[in-house]
Amino acid sequence: MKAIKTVLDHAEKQCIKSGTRLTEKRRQLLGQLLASGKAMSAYELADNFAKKFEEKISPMSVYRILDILRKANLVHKLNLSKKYIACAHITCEHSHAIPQFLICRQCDKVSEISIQKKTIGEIGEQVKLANFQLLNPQLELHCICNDCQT
Amino acid sequence: MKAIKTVLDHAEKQCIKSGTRLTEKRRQLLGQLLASGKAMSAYELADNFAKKFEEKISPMSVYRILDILRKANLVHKLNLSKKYIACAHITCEHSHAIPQFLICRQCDKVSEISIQKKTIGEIGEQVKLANFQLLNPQLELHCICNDCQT
DNA sequence: TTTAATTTGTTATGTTATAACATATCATAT
DNA sequence: ATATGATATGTTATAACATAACAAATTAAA
Repeated sequence: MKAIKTVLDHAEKQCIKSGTRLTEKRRQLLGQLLASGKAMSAYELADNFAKKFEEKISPMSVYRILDILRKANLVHKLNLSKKYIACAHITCEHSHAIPQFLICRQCDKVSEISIQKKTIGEIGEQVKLANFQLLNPQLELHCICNDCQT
Repeated sequence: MKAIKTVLDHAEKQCIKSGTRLTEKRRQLLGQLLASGKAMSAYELADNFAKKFEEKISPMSVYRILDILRKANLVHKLNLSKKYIACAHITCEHSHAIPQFLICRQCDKVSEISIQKKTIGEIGEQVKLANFQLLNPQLELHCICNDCQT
C-alpha cells in the first residue's frame, strides 16, 4: 500500500484537473478514508473527524466534501450500504472502467473489482430488450470475504 | 394481468404455507401494491392507504406488514430505491431464479429481467479472483424506461 | 372462557440526506 | 492593497427512511 501522503498528492492533481481544489478539510477527510481502508458513513466520518483532528466538522460539510471528492473521482458511494470509500486507483494515471464493488456483509470490507466490458455489454443487452436504458452500471454485490468464511 | 382478487387468494395460501396469515390489513396493503403495478416506499403506502381505504395506517405498521409479506415471498424490497414491489410471480406454483430488477429513476417503473447464466458466471469468476463469495446475486440496476426517454 | 400467541396501535428515536441561508476564505483585476 | 466575485464552510432546520419498546386489541387454542 502506498503512503497516504503520496496518494493525497496525486489526489490534489486530480482535483485541479477536475476544476476544484483539495483544501485542508478535503485532504483531511480523504486521508481519514484512506487510513481507515474501509467504507464509512458520512456520520461516522464526521464523528471520527473530531477525534482525529481535534476540530469539529458537521455532517452537512462532510456530505458536501464527499460530493466534491466523488465528482473528482476520488471517492465512491456505495448505495447499498450507504457508505463512502476512497477510490482504489487514485495514483493510477490511466482512466478506469466503471467500478464494481464486493461488500462483505460480515465485516464491511470492500473490494473494488473491474468487470470485463463484455460482461457489462451482455447486461446492457438484456436491459435493452426490456426497453430500458442503463443509467449507472455500477454493481454492488453482497458477499462474504474469505476471512469471514469460517 | 390476472385479477387482483385471484392473486390475493393465491397469496393467502402462500402465507399459510409460510406459517402466517393474510389478515385484512395485509391483504389491503398487498392489494394496493398490486394495483399500483410499481414500486412504492413504505411512507407512500401509508399515505395512500388512508385515501384508498378510508382508514389510517401508520408507517410503523406498514413496515411490519411489509416484513411479513417479504418473508412469505409476496413482496420484494428494492434496496437501491428503498421501495417495495409485489412479486411478479405470486400465482406461479414453481420456484424462481434470483430476480434482477431494472428500476426507472423517473417513474419508478420496475421490470424484472433474467440475465444469462454465462453473464452471472463471468461476474462470479471475478468475485472468486478477489477472494470473495457471492451471497445474493440480486442485481438492481438504475435505468430510464423507454416511456420516460423524451 | 381463560390463557397464550399474534397482530396492530402508539410514541419515541435513530439514521441518512438535503435545503436554505450566513459567513469566511481565496483568486485576481484594478 | 484592496474591492469584487467565486468558492468553501458553518449553521440550522427538516425531509425521508427505518427500528425499538411497550400497550392494547384480536385471534387461536387449551
